[in-house]
Amino acid sequence: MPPKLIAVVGPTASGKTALAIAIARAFGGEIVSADSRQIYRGMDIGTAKAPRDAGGPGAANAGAVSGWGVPVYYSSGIRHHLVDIRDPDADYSVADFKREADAAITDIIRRGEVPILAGGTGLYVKAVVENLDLPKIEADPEIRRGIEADIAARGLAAIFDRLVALDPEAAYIVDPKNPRRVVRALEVAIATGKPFTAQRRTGTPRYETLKLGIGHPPDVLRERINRRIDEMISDNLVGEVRALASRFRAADGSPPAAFDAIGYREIIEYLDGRATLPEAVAAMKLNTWHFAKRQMTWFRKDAGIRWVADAETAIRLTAAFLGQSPANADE
RNA sequence: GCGUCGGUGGCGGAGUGGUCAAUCGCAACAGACUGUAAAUCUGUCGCCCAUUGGGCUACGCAGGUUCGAAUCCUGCCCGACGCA
Repeated sequence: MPPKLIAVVGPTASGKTALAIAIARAFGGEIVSADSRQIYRGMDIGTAKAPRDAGGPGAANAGAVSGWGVPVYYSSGIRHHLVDIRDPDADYSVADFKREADAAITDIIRRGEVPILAGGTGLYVKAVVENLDLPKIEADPEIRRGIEADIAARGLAAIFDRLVALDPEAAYIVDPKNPRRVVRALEVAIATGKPFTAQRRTGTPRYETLKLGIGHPPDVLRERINRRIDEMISDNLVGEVRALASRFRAADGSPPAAFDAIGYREIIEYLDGRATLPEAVAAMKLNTWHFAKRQMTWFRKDAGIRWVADAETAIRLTAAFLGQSPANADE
């Protein structure tokens, strides 16, 4: 019988962190963040690491250190894994995430706690919950540069044809118009000498998972998003971005990939004088809304998600799933 | 008051006699997603039926020229700028 895992998903600003903390308190759990940007140290305000509805900024205590000298992230008294684990100039990928998340979950279970995977990065959640067997080849900058140069010279369609020649099945698996996907598929095919499509498989799930989704009516979600962004600004997101940008910009002035995140992009525009602050804030709100809709598209297709509107329902479902009644969570 | 330029689909903005329901961008709506995923990419987008396709109403308003007008002419209304 596989160990049990709780997953809390939903669009940004829906209240995932707060709900995950409530569940962690009620059942003795620890949170594994499935958020592609909260992994980065220093990107705190813009990624809402400690949102106000979960205790607010300052509730986080990133200073604690475990017995092995590894920094441990606590927020609202609950341990969070996979937060603050890289500097913003580090590369990171689903494969890294899956490996580290599985390790964290295993560790939590071994200590008798309930693992709660919480986050809005759909692919990350899927990788863990469905135990995706990702192609083993990591990004190869050399190969990638070559392919990208080819695309620039001969056009994406020609490069897609090249991919299909090596991997016929890719013709209907890989999006021919998405350069990033074509590059990766071709990269894998070239590096391994084997078709990309033969190397992406779904494994047997390692956990029995209860997937909880937080649903809000669109206008409510939009309001939550706008409010959160206003709070980010009053919490001095601009100062955070300014400090990070001066520290992590490459020699050519370009920001690292981690800054390709909502809030950081727009504030950098502002700091560079390409937008006013009100324009940057408006762009943040709109871009976050677009992002939330993309997340909804992702999660909607997952029929296994139990959508809940409030914490009580989530706690009740979790209790039934774990066969364990909740501790008195309202202290 | 005179003059100039301009009024195009939710917005911005092309088009300047036919191939225009009208390039494109934004917004909106839907979707994809296996090592960049807060990333990247796709589709729809006047109205009504339909599978290709067809019908209707449209480019400030009213009239006119023309086989045919968003595109030309006249008048009117509105806006910006210039001169008074």
